[in-house]
Amino acid sequence: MGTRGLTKEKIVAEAVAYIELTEQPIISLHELARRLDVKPPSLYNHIQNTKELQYAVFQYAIDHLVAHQRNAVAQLKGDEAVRAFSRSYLAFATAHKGLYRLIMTMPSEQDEQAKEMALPLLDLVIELLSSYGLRTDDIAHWQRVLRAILHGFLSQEDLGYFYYYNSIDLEKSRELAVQCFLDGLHTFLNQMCKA
Amino acid sequence: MGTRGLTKEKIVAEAVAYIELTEQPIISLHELARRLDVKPPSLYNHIQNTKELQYAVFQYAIDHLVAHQRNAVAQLKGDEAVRAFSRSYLAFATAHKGLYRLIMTMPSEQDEQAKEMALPLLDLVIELLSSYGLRTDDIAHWQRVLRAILHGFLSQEDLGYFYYYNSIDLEKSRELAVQCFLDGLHTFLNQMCKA
DNA sequence: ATTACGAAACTAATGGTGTTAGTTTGTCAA
DNA sequence: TTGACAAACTAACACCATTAGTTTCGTAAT
Repeated sequence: MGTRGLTKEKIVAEAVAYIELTEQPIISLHELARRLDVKPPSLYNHIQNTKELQYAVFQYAIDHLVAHQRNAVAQLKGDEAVRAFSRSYLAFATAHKGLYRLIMTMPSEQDEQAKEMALPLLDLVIELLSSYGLRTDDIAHWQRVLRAILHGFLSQEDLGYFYYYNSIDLEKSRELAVQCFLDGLHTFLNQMCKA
Repeated sequence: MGTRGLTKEKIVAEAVAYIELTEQPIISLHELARRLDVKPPSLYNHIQNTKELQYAVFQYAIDHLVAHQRNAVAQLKGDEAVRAFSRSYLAFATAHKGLYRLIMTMPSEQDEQAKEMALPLLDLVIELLSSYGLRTDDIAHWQRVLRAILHGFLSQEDLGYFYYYNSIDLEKSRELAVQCFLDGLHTFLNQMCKA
C-alpha cells in the first residue's frame, strides 16, 4: 500500500492509451484504476473528478491535433495551405478516432474551460485564411465555414450517414467538399473586388 | 398494482417530452419511471431495453425532421429549395435541440438499424439536388457536402466552437455557408458544361 | 536511529445507473 | 367463479462516480 509511483501524468497517459485503443472518447475511473492496478478511490489523490481527467485528455488531444496541423501547413499559403490543412485534419481524425471523437463531443455551450482550450485550433484556421486579403470579420466567418465543412464531413462519416450510397467514393467526396469551400471563397473574393 | 394504462407509446411520448424539455438527448429509465409514476423494471414490460427506447425516440425525431423539411421545400426547386431547406434545417435544430442532438449522436458506424432509420433524411436531400442535372453519383457527393456543411455548422455551434469571435454575426455565417455551397455547386456545374 | 507527519494508498459506504429473476395483483374470458 | 395472462411489483446484481474515514509508507527532523 502506501505509495506507488502514481501521478496525474501516468493516469492521463493511460487514459489516452485506452482511448486510442478502443476508439471511444471515454474511460471509466473503474476501468482506469483496474489498468493501473489500483482501487478507484486512489485516483482521487491525483485528480479531482472525471471532469478534470476529461479536460486533461482533451488538452492532450487538442495539443496533438494543432501540432499535427501546424506541421502540415508549414510554409504553405492560400489554397495550397487550405488543402494541406484539410487533408491532414481528416487524416488525424481517422488515425486517432478516439481523440477526435472527444474533440467532437467534449465542449459544451456552457463549459467555458473546454472552449478556451479549443481556441488554438480556431486560431490556426484564422492564420490560414489571413493571406486572402479578407476583412477581419470575414476571416472569422470563413473560418467557421471551413471548420463546419471538415468537422461536418467527419461527423457524418463517423455517425455512419455516408454508409448508404457508400459505393460512392468517399475520398472524392472529401476533395469535392474542400474544392467547394475554395470555389465558394473565390466567388466571394471576386464579388468583393467588383464592389 | 396490477395494470395501469402504460404503453410503449406513452413511454416514448414521455421520453420525447423530457428530451424536448431538457434539451439533452438522453433520459435514464429511472428518471423516466419516476415521471411515469412507476418502478423502473415495469418499463421492461413494454420495451426491451434502453437501446430500443432510443431507437423509438430517434425514429420520432427523424420523422419530425423530415416532415418539417419536406414542408419547407414543397414546390421549390434549385437554389431556392436548397436555401429553404437549409434555413428550416437550422431552425429545426434550434427549436428541438434535444431531438437534434440525438440525431447528431445516435447512429454509429456499427449500428445498421439506426442508419436505416436515417435514410429518409438522405433521400430528401437527394431529391432536392436532382433538379441540377448532375450525374447520379455526383448527386450523392453533393448531398454529402450539403449535409456536412449544415450538420457541421450546427455541431460547431452546439459545441460552443463559435463562442469565441462570437461578436461575429452567427446568422451571416450561416448564410455565407449556404452561399458557399451554392457557389461551389455552380462552379462545378459550369466546369461540367465546358468539358 | 527514532519519531512524527503527510501523501498516497486503502476499505466501507452512498447513491445513481441498467437489467434480470421471481412474485404479486388485477382484469378479462371461459 | 375461476383460471390464466399481462402488468405491475420487490429483491437482487453489476457497473459506475464519489466521499469519509483508515492504514501504510517514505521522508525529513530530532
